[in-house]
Amino acid sequence: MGKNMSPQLERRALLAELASRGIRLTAQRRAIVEVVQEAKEHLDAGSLLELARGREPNIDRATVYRTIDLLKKLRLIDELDLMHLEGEKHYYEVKTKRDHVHLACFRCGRIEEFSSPLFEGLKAELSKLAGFTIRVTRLEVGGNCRACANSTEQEEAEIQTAQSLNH
Amino acid sequence: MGKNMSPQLERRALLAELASRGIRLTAQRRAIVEVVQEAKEHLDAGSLLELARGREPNIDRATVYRTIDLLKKLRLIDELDLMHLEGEKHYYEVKTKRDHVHLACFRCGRIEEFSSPLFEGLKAELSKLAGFTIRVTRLEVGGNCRACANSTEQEEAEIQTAQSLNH
DNA sequence: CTGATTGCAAAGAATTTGCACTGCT
DNA sequence: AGCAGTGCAAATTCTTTGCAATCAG
Repeated sequence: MGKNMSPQLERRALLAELASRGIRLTAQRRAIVEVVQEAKEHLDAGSLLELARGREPNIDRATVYRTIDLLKKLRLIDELDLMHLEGEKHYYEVKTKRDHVHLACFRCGRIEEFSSPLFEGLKAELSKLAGFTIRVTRLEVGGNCRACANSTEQEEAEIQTAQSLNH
Repeated sequence: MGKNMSPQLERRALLAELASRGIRLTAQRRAIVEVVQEAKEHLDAGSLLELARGREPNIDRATVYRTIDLLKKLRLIDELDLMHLEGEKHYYEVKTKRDHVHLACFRCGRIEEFSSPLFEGLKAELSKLAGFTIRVTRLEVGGNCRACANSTEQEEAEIQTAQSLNH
C-alpha cells in the first residue's frame, strides 16, 4: 500500500502479474513464484522445490513443474540450460526487459550475464530479414572465464590427441 | 587420393579428422560418424542410432552416446536443444566455420538457420569485454516463422488470459 | 598382444501423467 | 458450488554405467 514503487512491490511483480491476469493463486503457487522472483541465482526444479517448501511445506514436485509450465506459457520466466554444466537440469529466471547472454565457465562453473546492443541488433536483424516473430531467445556460451583462462591453456593443447580422452 | 578437395573427401572430413588425431576407428564409430556427417537435418541420439544401424546392424545405443561424447570433446560437433520443440532430446550437427542462429517455429516446428556478422561481432565483444574464451556458442530463438506469423496473431492475443491456459 | 571399445542389461536423472481429493473465487 | 489446482505414486523419456567379451593397431 506504499505510494511509490517500493522494492517490496517490485519483489512481487510476478504475483501481481498473475493476479492481474486472473490466474488462481494458491498457497503453493505463491510460494514457488516468490522463490523464483527473489532468487539470487538460477534455480532448477529441484532447488526450487526445496526452497518453496521452506515457505509452504506441502508442495509436490509435480506442482513445481506445473507452475513452471504456467509461468513459461505466460512468458514471465525464461528457461535456460546453462550448457548442461551439471546434468540435464533446466534453470529458470524471471524474464527481464533486456535479453542477455549466459556465459558458462567449463572450469569453475560460474555463470556470467552479459547484455549488449549488438544482441538487440542481431534480434532486430533476424525478425526483419528472416521474417521471424521472436518470442523467446536463448544465447548460451561455454568456455572459460577470465579468471580461468590462464590455467586452461595447457588443457586446450591436450585435447588434440587421442590419449587425452582416456582418463 | 584426389588432387583437389572433392565432395567425396569433404564428406569424410570427420573421419579424416579422427584418423589424423589417432582416434581408434571401429566399424560402429565409422557408421555413426558418417551418418552425422551426411545428415540433411538435425538428428537426435535415437534417429542417429536407427540410421547408423542401416550401415552397421550391430550398434548399441550406449555406443551412440559414447561416440557423441567423443565428438563433442573433440569439438567436431555441436549439441542443440532446438527449443525442446519435442521432448528433451538433444540434436547434433557438424561444427561449421561460422556459428549460426537456430530459429525454431513453435507452430510448424521447422528449424531455420541464420548467420550474421552481427553474431560474430557479438562474440568478439564478449571475449573482449568479458575476457571470456569462447569454446561453444548456442543461440536458439523460438517464435513463429514468416509462414506461420499471420495465422498466429489471434493466438498471441489469447495468451493474456487465464482461461486460455486450460484446454 | 593389450588396452580401448563394445553390447547388454540394469540403473539413474529429470520430468510427466492419471486420478481422487482439496480449496480458490 | 463448481471446476481449477494439488498430492501421490507410477510411468515415461533420455542418458549413463558396470562388466565381461571383443577388436583395432
